[in-house]
Amino acid sequence: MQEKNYLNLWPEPNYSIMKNLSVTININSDIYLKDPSTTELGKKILLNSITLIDKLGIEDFNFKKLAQRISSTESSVYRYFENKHYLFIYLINWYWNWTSIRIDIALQNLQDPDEKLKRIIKALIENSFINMDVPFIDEEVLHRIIVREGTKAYHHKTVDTDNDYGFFLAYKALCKKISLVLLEINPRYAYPKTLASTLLEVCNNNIYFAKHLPRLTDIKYNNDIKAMSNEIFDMLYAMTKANLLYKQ
Amino acid sequence: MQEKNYLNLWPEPNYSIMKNLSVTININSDIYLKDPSTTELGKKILLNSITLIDKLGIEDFNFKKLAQRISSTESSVYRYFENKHYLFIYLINWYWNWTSIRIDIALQNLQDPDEKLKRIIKALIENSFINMDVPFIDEEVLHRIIVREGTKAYHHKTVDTDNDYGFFLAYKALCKKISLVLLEINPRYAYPKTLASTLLEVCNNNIYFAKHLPRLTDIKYNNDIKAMSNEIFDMLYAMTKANLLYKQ
DNA sequence: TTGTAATGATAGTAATACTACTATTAAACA
DNA sequence: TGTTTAATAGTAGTATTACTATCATTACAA
Repeated sequence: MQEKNYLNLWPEPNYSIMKNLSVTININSDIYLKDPSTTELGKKILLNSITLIDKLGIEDFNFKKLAQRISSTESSVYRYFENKHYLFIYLINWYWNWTSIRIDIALQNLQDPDEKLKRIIKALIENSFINMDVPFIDEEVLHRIIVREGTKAYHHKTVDTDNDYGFFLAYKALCKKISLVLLEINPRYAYPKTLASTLLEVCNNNIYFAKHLPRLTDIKYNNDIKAMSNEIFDMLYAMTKANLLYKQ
Repeated sequence: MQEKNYLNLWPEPNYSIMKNLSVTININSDIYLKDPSTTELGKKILLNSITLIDKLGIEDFNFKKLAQRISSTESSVYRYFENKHYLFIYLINWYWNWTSIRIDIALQNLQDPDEKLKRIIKALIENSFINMDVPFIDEEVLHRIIVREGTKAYHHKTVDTDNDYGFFLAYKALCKKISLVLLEINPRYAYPKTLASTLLEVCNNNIYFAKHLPRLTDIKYNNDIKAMSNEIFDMLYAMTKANLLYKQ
């Protein structure tokens, strides 16, 4: 049985870097018709689509219900996004961009690749680990959506055209960033990209499984998020190191 | 760089066991209204829903299009399945059940757990490795659907009620089966369930990524399925063994 | 011969996913 | 101050989806 190693792992990150931080999260302009982050209605659309998708799931979410909730009209919402798939893609991209920036902050002035890996994993699990308050996005609720339905962004028939439009650049960039840290730990590792994407997916999957399909994971669901995070951290860290350092 | 080890790995499995094999794949009767495997129309529904979902994706697939394709009517299709979600769940369950049975066959009379693991991975990657011709299911096309959209079966808002109905029992049973083999290799391994579910997901993900999102995987897409299978096999085997044998 | 299971045919409804066009307001600019 | 323009609201309408209901037809089984 592998021993727990999360205790005292986390020197508080240097929050001062982010005190007056106003990072703008840049979203591929092909995704929207009108930039929602620039207007009042646009921000209401983002904020309320998140809470409504969280409540209904994307299948049952639609622009009519959204418009009703924000006391606007369908046609107004359609001025921002061609349809709900594009809105969903926007939210996904926002999330992965945001995660990427949080990782950048968490890794600042760090040399030790192993410490970098630890902080990356921590950032993937916990929203509170380096947070930046963006007024028109509820990161915690968005995270729940990503965990539950994020992979649907690319698991469909039109993935190739979406990919041509650059809709997955944020995810791929994040994956690249992680894989470079993995290669710092072992430059001769054969599967850095697969391990990076696996890390991202296994992280979300096991959070989801712990709550909904517990027989698919060894993580025990716990209302105390902190305790569950520690468990998931240990698992992901062990998994990553095992792959990187394994000699046949 | 890890060396390739797939050469001469595969003693031909004992196909004689399956020569006159008539395995019936049992599907939870809560999934359908009328058992489609018992009637002509039912079999047409299964066969053609697979090819049509493959062609359109589940989003654009519907019962009207299916009915047209089989020269039947919507109302007739609705007599078998409450809606397309249930039909999809049926196909998913069929697939995981079928995979489970193929693994059972592949592991017959085997003692060596390492050899068992190899055959499991092989069975997950390749449909042709132990095939059983079921006349009303095109396993290869179904496999493509599972790779592309399989995880959508449980990534939605109503996962808990679906789970209560037992819609994921086949997947969980398969996961359990694999995790027991993993524990044979290392009885003290801490995360057998997570590793089993990860194996299943990473396998499908990397087949999918190789074709559609190559920057998320180290597997090179290859029209020669055999060559790609070998690459994926090596990767999954290395990944599994690394996790099972890693000492902190 | 009668009953019943399986399917087909037709019709209808509520919701979804849009598109189009017009009206109103408010700020910006000349 | 008057005029433009951007942003939004309001209304209406269409095609498709996702069903439900009812009745007719066939076919085989008791």
